[in-house]
Amino acid sequence: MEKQTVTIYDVAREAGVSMATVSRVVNGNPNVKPSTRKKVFAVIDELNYRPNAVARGLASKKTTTVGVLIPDVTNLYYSALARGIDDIATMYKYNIILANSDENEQKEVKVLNTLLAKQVDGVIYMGTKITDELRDEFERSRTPVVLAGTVDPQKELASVNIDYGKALKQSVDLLVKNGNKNIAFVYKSDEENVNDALRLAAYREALEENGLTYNEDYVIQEANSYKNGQAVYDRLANLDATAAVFSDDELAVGFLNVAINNGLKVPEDFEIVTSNNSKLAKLSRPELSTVVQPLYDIGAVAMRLLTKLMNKEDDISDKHVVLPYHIDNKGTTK
Amino acid sequence: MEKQTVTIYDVAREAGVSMATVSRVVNGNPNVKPSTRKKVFAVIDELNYRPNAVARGLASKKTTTVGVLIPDVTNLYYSALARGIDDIATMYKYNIILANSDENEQKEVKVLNTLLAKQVDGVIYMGTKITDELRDEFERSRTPVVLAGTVDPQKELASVNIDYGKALKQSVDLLVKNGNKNIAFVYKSDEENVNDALRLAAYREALEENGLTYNEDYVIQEANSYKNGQAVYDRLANLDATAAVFSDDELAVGFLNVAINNGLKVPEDFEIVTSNNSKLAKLSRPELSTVVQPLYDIGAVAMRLLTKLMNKEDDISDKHVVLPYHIDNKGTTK
DNA sequence: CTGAAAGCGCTAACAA
DNA sequence: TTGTTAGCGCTTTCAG
Repeated sequence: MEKQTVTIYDVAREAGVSMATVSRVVNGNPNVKPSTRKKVFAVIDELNYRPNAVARGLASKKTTTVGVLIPDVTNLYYSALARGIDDIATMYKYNIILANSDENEQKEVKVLNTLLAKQVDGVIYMGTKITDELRDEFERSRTPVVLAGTVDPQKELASVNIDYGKALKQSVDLLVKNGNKNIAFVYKSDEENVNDALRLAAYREALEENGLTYNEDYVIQEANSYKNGQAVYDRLANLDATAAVFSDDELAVGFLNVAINNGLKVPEDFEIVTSNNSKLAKLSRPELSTVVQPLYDIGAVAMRLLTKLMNKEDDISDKHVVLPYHIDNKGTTK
Repeated sequence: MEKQTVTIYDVAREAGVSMATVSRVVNGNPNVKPSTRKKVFAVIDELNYRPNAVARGLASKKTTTVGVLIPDVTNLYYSALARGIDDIATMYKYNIILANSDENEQKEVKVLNTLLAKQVDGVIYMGTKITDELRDEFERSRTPVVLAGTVDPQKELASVNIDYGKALKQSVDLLVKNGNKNIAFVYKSDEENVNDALRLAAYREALEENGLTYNEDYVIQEANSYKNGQAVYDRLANLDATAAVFSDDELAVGFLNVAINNGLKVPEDFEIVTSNNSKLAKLSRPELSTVVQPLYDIGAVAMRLLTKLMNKEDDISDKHVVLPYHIDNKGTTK
């Protein structure tokens, strides 16, 4: 025999009250006489009643779930954000539908559409670039959106970030202060990455402010994979660079390991600053000097901001949150 | 003006057909005349109609979403599984609600209940131990469940794993073959971890089969954190151990780094084998010798198995999948 | 091949 | 404080 699902109606009948009253009890509505509330709870317990969130969602037009677009959960940068998002979501009684997008535009649009079809109350986007198509979808659906760890150049969408450009500039400044003249900038080969575009611009600016000339040979793009450390090393070995700033920790560790294998002394012969302070930065030997981003907080604040948007709170001071960071001078800088 | 949502009814009216027909078209039911199908699609396009999955879920009692319980997304072991899960889920048109449990029993039960309230079609559980309370919930809800990377000692619940005990035994065998007599076993301090219990038993057995005596001083429990590498080192330094098997990569890297800082030569003076082959194993220097688990596949196969269960397919050959593994003799073994 | 109609389980006015 | 009654938007028999 198929197990019969217990509905609000069963509880009402059994408790001798109306559905509405049961609904009130379940939803914590104070307008219920304590004695009937007690009785209802007893029946709920007895029947093992569990409210059907789908039915509730249809009736109330709220699902208490938010969609989260993430490039890749196995990426330590994004998983740290995701953790912050989920914790705050849980705190506010939301669940998250997590979907990997691989930074693929087609996939992002497709996933967003199924999230919207599922009537999520809000969306958190992590990625490299908001395409126009995505932006259009965001606008058409009246669903609140917050970007986490992702900059919107058009300043339209709510977002939580650090000042990536400024952080990179300071990284370069540090390397210049340490006496380096030839400083490379290494980033993922994804040309559409807005954060990296900001970093690249800042890199150039920082060089010029320090009286150094920008040379595009020193700008290196590689696929974001540990393996590519070798490729980066080969490129750098042909230059007379003495330092490099990496936008990606995994790439930085990959390079570091290869460099050391090749007898390069870090930081004596070569200095490195990386940008994300993911777990990897701590695990490498020597420990990577890095921009310390508040990764968990970026996610957490983004989710908090989203709750405000979903609640239509109007005291939202700023939709473009910029969190603080600092540079940690560890083992790969003098 | 609040944007009006377009419903199936609007499409029906506009296309001059009934809701039922629109529903058939949307769901790919073949019993629709091509010409009317075409017309309906045209209207859908024109009106920008998007089926409401919540309503659909209520009517059909299927949500095409599965719940995923994960201890912590930022843990590379679990995030690798999660990635496999999501990819296969996407392939079969499911979405995943991901919830971090921190291996906390209370939280697991609570989360499971909200997942069930949301009418997920299935659940994937990752964790350290199925408590009785959790098992009861699984049974009462008639929702299919698959354990990923988690052993059910009672062999009731469907699961996907490797043979953790056998892998550990082989690790010990390798270390013995390399001449080590005093081999430690280091694992997370969580006493409830079933996988580690299997490993511990196998550790003991392996020693005995190799004619070595088991000594509990060589069994070390530490919280699973990179920082604890120092604590592990201090404990091991007081023993005359020449090798250790770690159940956790992060702990292994932590120890390795501390050991090297203290002038220990690895693998000459001390050999290490770790168990998960997470990204970390590749990034450490020297590279960790490790049991190579097919992490992504464990997740992927678990999700595939779950789809079969949700479909009530009865040709499920085995609910307890055991995937192959091998040991990779890298830089921390001779 | 198509339509009518009865729910799915719950919320939210509106009355009382 | 409680009950009545419409829906929410869709699927799914059952007829035809």
